[in-house]
Parts: sequence; C-alpha cells; structure tokens
Amino acid sequence: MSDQTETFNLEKTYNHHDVEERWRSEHWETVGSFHAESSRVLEGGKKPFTVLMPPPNVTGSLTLGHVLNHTLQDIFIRYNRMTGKEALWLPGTDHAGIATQTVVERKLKKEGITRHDLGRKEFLDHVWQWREEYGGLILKQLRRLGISCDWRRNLFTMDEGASKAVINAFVMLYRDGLIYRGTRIINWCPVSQTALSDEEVIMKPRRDKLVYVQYALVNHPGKYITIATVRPETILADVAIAVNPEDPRFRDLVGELAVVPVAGRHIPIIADDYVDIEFGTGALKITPAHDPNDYAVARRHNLPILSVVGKDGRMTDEFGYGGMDRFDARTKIIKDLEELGNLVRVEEYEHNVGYSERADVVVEPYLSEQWFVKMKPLAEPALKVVNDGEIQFHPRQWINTYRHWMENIQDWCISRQIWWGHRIPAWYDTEGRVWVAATYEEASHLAGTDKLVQDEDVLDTWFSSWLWPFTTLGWKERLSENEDLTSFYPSNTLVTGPDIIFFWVARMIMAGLYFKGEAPFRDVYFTSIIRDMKGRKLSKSLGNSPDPLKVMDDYGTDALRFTIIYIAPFGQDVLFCEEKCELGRNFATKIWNASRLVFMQREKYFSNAEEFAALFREFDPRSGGFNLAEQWILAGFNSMLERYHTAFSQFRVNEIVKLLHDFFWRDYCDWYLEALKVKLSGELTREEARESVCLAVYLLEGTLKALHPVMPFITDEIWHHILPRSTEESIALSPMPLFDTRLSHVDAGGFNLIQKLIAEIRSLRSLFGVPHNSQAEVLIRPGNDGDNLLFEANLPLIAVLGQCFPKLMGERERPRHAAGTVVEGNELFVLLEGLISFSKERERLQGEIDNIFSYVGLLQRKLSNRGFVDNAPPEVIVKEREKLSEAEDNLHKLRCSLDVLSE
RNA sequence: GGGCGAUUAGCUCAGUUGGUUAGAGCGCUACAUUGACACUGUAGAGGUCAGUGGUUCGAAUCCACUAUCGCCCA
Repeated sequence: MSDQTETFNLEKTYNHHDVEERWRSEHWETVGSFHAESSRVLEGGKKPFTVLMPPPNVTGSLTLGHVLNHTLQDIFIRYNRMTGKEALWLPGTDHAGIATQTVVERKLKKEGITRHDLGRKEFLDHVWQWREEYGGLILKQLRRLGISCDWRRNLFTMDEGASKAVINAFVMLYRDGLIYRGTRIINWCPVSQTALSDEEVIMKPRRDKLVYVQYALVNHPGKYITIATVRPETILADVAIAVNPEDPRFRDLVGELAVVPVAGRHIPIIADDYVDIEFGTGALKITPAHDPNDYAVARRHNLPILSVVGKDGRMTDEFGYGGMDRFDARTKIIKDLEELGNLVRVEEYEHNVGYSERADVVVEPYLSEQWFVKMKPLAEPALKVVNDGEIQFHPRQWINTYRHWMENIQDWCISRQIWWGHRIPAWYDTEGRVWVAATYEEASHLAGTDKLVQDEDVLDTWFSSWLWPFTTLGWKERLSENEDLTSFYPSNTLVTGPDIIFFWVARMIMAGLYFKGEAPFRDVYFTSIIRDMKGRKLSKSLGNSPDPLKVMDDYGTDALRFTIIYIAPFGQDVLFCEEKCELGRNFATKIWNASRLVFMQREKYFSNAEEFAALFREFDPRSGGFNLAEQWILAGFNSMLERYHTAFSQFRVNEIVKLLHDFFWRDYCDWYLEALKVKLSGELTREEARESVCLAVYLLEGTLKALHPVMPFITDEIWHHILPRSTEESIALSPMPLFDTRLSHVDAGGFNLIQKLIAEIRSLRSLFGVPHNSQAEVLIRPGNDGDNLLFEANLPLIAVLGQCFPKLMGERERPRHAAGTVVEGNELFVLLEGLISFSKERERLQGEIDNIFSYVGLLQRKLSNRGFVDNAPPEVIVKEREKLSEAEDNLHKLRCSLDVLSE
C-alpha cells in the first residue's frame, strides 16, 4: 500500500497537534472503524458491549465534566472492543426544551420579536434553523476528544423515530392508567412560564423575614390570633387559619372566624394535625393556591381556593397590589400591615427555598391542570432490580440515594407550557372531553368527531430521554423489534454524573422495565464532580472553568484525558486546574522518547522495516534466552496486565492509569531500557541482539495497547511505527494483551536484589559526594553462593547503573577506607579513599545500626509474645522469623564494618 | 431533622479480606546538560494516618463516640 508509514523511527520531538490531526475522529468515521453491526452478534456470535452516551444538551458546549464523562465511556468501549466484543457506543443529543426555547427567544428578542408574534409553527421553524446552525457544536467538540462512537447512529430526541417513540410511549402509559391529567399545585417557573418537575427545582438556603401578623377575631372585639409567615403577600389569598387540635393555646378558638388583614374577608379557624405546634406561634395561615401543604389542608376541610399570584410572578389581587412583582408586594404589605396595626413583629429567618434549575428564580407553587405520570407502579420493579443486584452501581453507595428516592417517589409532572418539544398527543372535543391517541386521525376516530383541539403543552425533555436505551436502537412502539435491539439491548455500562441519578438513571430503569421488560443496563458508573482547586463547582460566572479545547491545544488531548482520569478518585470529587495536565503531557513525552530509543536500537540491527517485520511477526516472548532483566520485565508486564484486567472488571479506572504510568515509567524505562542498553553494548550475536530488540518492541506494543483506551492518539501513532501498517488499520482494532499464566511462575526476584544493590551504591555515592564523572570502586561480598552467581552474571549492569567498578570479594577481606552497608545479607563497600570523612561514615553507620537495632527489638518482642505465636497464622510467624534473622545478620555485619572503621 | 461520604507528607491522593519501621504524583532541597527524554536523570528532606475510647497477639484498616468539611433528601 502506498499509504504505509514511511519512517522507521519517530520524529525527534513529540508534537501532539500533528499526531491528533492524523488520527482524528473524522478519519475513523470515514474508515468506519467504530461502526458496530448486529450481524456480527447475531451471525458472527460476538458478544455485544453497548454504551449509551448521556445525550448532551443541544445548546451546550464542551465542559471538563463532558471530558471526564466521555473519556471514561471511551475507555470502557475501547477496552471492550479490544477484548473481542462487538462494541457499540450510541451518541446523540437531547432537545433541551426550556433551554433551547430560551436561547432562541433571546435571539429573537434582539430583533424585537416574541414567539407569540410569530405563532407556534413559525417559531418552531426558527428553533429548527437554530439547531441546524449551532446544535452540532457539542458533537464537534466531543469528536476532538477522539471518542469512538458509531456516529452513523447519532440520534436527536426530536428526530422522527424518537418522536414516534415518545408519542407511543405516552399513549401506552395513558391506556395503562399510568398517565393522568389533574389539577395540582406544581412548581411554576415565572420566567420560563412553565410547570417544572420536582427534580428541576433546586433547594437553596435563603434569608427571609418571618412576619408575625395578628388577625382580629370576628366575635371577640379587641382579641386577635397571631400567625407567622414568610410569604405575607399571600395573606390576601388566605382561606383559613389552622391550629393543631392538641394545642391547648388555641383549643377554644377552633370554629371562630378571623378577619384577613387588608382583604377584610372572614375566614374560619380550623384544627388540623398537620400544624407544627413548635413553629412560629402555632397558628398557621392556610393559602391553598400558593402552598402544596395548605392545598392538602384545604381539600380535607372543603375550603375554597383563592389565588393572588399570576403566571408571571406578579400579583393579581384587587387590594391595590395587582400588577406588582410578588417580592415588591411583600415589602409593601409588611409596611401596610404595620400601618394597619396588624404587624406584631418581624424576625430574620433562614430557610430553604426552591429555585428553578434553568432560570434560577424562586419557584412559585402554582395551582394548575397538568399531566402526570403515576410513579409508584413504575418505581417498585425499578427498585427491585437494583436491590437484587441485577443493576450494579459503582461506587455502590449511590444505591442508598437511589433507594431513598424510589421509596419516597412523587408523581412526575410531565407537561410543559412551552412550544419546543413533543406535543402532548391529547385532543379535546367541544365538550372538553380528552382523547389520547398517537395521531389526530386516531383521536377523531375515538371521539367520533373531527372537531378536536390538541393540547397546547409539550412533554418534559426527560420524557424522551428516559426512552434513550431503546430509541437509540430504533424502538418505536411496544412490540417493535429489530436486529439492533435484539443484539444490543440491554446496554452494558452507563457512565453518568450522580446529579442526574433521578432525572435520568432512575427513570431509564423504569422505562426499560416497563416498555422492554428488561433492565436497560447492567452497570452504572457514577463519575466524579469536577471542582476547582478550592473545591468550588466550576461555573461560568465564577470564571473558574477552564476551556477544555484550549487545554487540549496547550497540553494535548491525550494529556488531558490521561490527567483527568489519573486525578479523579473513585467516588469522590476531583480538584482540577490546567497545570495538572503537565502530568499527562510529561507522560506522553516520556512514551514518545522511550519509543524513539527502542526504535533507534531496532535500526541498529535491522536494515529496514520489512526485515524487522518478518522477524517480529514470528517473535515469541516465551522463546527463552533472555537475561535476568528481560525475564523480570516480562514477568512484571504480565503481572501488570493481571492487575489491569482485574481493575477493569472492578471499574477502578484511576487505578488502571496509575498502574500503566508506574509500569511504563518506573519499570520499563528506568530499569529495563537501561538494562537493555547495557546488554546491547556487550558482546552478543546479531541474532541475540535482534531477539532482545523484538522483546523491547513487543513490550512497548503491549503497553501501548493497554494504554490505548486512555490515550488513543499517541498510541495509534507509535503503533503505526512498529510495523508497516496502512492508515486504515488501528491499534483500536487490535487484540488486547491478556494475562498469561505461563509467565506467572517466572521468578525474577534476583533482579529486585540487583536493583536494591544499585540503589545503595547510588545512595552512598551521592551521600559522600562522589563526583558524577568518576567511577567509584565497589566491593561486594555476597552472603551466599546463589547471590554470588547472580552478581557475577550482572556485574556489567551494576557497573553502568551504579556508575562504578564493582568487584566480588572473598570471605576474609574487609576494606578500611570505605562506606559500607548490607543489602539482604550481601555486604557492599564503596571505596572512598581520600573522599570519605571517617567520622561522617561512622556517624552514618551508627545511625543505620540504631535503626536496625530498634527494628530487631521490635521483631523480638513480637516473636516472644505468646499471644502472637499462639494466634497468628503460621505463614505470618514464618515471615516475621525470616525478617528477624535477616535483620540480625545485617546488624552484625554493619557492626563489623563499624569496628573496622574504628580501629 | 434523615441519609451518604471525607479527614493519611506543604498540596492532591493510593493504601483490596486487620499482619510493611505507612506509599505515589506535584511541590521543596542538592547534584548532573552531546547519544531516548530537563516535559529529564540521580539522591534527599518531609507523616504520633482528625481526636477519644474499645475489640484483637496485632489497627491507617474493624466498632462506638466526638470534632471539622462536603453532598443528597426533608
């Protein structure tokens, strides 16, 4: 192929812009690499693995929250693709009813137009036009992250298929008696002028005035009853005063009439045990149109319902406040009550008040006719699947939150008084009867008339999102089946923020069980919430939210992906700042440079890529002939893989990146590659050298594959330099290396001893200020024959990494002018003629001796404790005995050294 | 008020069923700059694991209480 990678080695410096441009999302879309096919499941017998993208709001732009969430999804999907599954990641966006309508209305307002000027149809044309123009932004930005969705299946909740599903779902629920229309007090947003569900109301603490007001008693001139309220402006709509029947203070007043201040209306004093005796004065004004609890009281006592606040949050009364904003009216009525002599006192009062999620204004409890979903029958099975473990939450503790909500569930208000969304499929005939049907034709058939008017309202956006697990696979109605649904439903892992556990996760579970008869996913991974370094939530108004696109430009997409996973603890919030991306950037650079070194060695022993490829394709890491360092790294790689796959099965993603980071940097680069240089510079045949190079590349490739789900760009780039590969091939489609039991018995413990020895040599060199450019004379007196052989075989390695001339010495000798220590029974002396101050070394040795001495004491006490010896498991006791004898041996040898030094 | 979580090195966090003289990254200190890499290497300093009590031969780990912080629900 002509598009094979030409160069045998990498560019000198790593440039993330070039690499990310070469392997960008659009390239793979053209190739079709991430397209999943049901035929490969149904006919090919592959196991499916499905991930649902939580549809981002179509008005949104990329945030760090998206970066974390989508990186995690990409990690899961790429890992499963590479471990042999038919991996399907379903992308899409939701139509964000209120948010989108607000954006478009704001745009029109600049031209002096309201939606009512345009009318419903024309306004919706504008929204669609806006969506065409700007609605794809978030998806474009997500592509920058390199995520591997099947973009062919991109779904928008207002698309035709999804819309049909929504309408059919509504009709089904209605016919099953699970949707009803009723007059209730709902949460009203006076800015968006629509009803909201309970979940769209955010409770926030707020300082208000608790106003004590006295109401004159009709039949007892000069006597009053005093109530306390935070909403004095609603006094005008009072219909009763309630007291607790158990409250002796008011027992005599029940049944009396009181005069509503300002309004002058006479209202009864009633007894109801809803009233809290402790709160305020113990007497409660009842305003059923403006408080859901009061509404319940009013229903119990057959009281009338009066309203004084309108849809826009302005007063509608006839007592002089009409037209005023509810908060201005509050200030005014306090003044008026004072003048009328009804005001008793005013207290500062902090309480929780509901705010509308989108508009951030105080929600008005508003009595109106709305559509509701009956939740209890849906909640019961949804609770069961989670309790039974059919669906698992990660971290598990979220199950408590879920359970609590499900057990205290309220009916879901699904009608919205806006235009952008799925219009409710309900029609009214001239007598006001309602006909629910999927189409107008069907409705008029049912009604027996074509004089029908459709309900003006649209459905809550979440009413489409809760169908996401199957609308994304083409589901349209109860019995609809197709090959995609058969193959890919239910999905496997859902990654989402804990903030939408009720909005979305819980409701999808209900919908999955109700419409499909099967839970929609198996595992739910709740992401961390991203905060700034002070622990504050990221927000545009605080100016503390870095732009992910800029971070990707500055540090690289791989670097951002790696960093955000690395710093996100399992089940806790993440504290993020841009500078932390240095971690990922440095790692990417390290990978690049290490790969260059490996490829440079390759160039020495192979004249071209094809020659290497021929040998590498036949290479078997178990073929033998490798030295200690090589066996050690091979075993280390294998045990890293074991932990890697285990961590995946436990969803411990940040453990995965730490594992890879430490293995690659500390083991592969710091020790193995250094040892490889030593080996290759020694005397060996060309064939041996070639085998060693193949091993280095083999391990590099394996590590790149394991790293690929986290850092897709750089791993693909380097992978294309390993063998001549076409640009249509991808590491993403290569098989993931697995734990190899044949390698799990390799004992590379000897290398750990060499490492410790080298570390001690380096430490002593540094401590005594041996100049960097000089080689120290080092004498090693092995503690046993085995170690003797080990050191002998590895003298060149010790020489280079310890930067010294190491010699093995016999039993008797013990140098005088040296700094010495003991490593697992092996004595080590760094000869420092002229460099060393004896007193300094004596001091250092004494410190080391003191340290081991106290350790020996500790172990002796432990082992002479009957309780320990009688109770501890035998293997623990053996271990402690070994530690003791080794420590005693070390102690003895160090003391000898000190003696020699002191002669 | 109810529920959940956190508290380990200056900072951010690991520490899997109790059995290390408690680990990492960043930061800090010292040294090193032509053969992969200063976005680096080597070495080093730095912790009575929030507090109190308990269980145990043995507790950062289990239990109880207290303190501080955060989140969710009323």
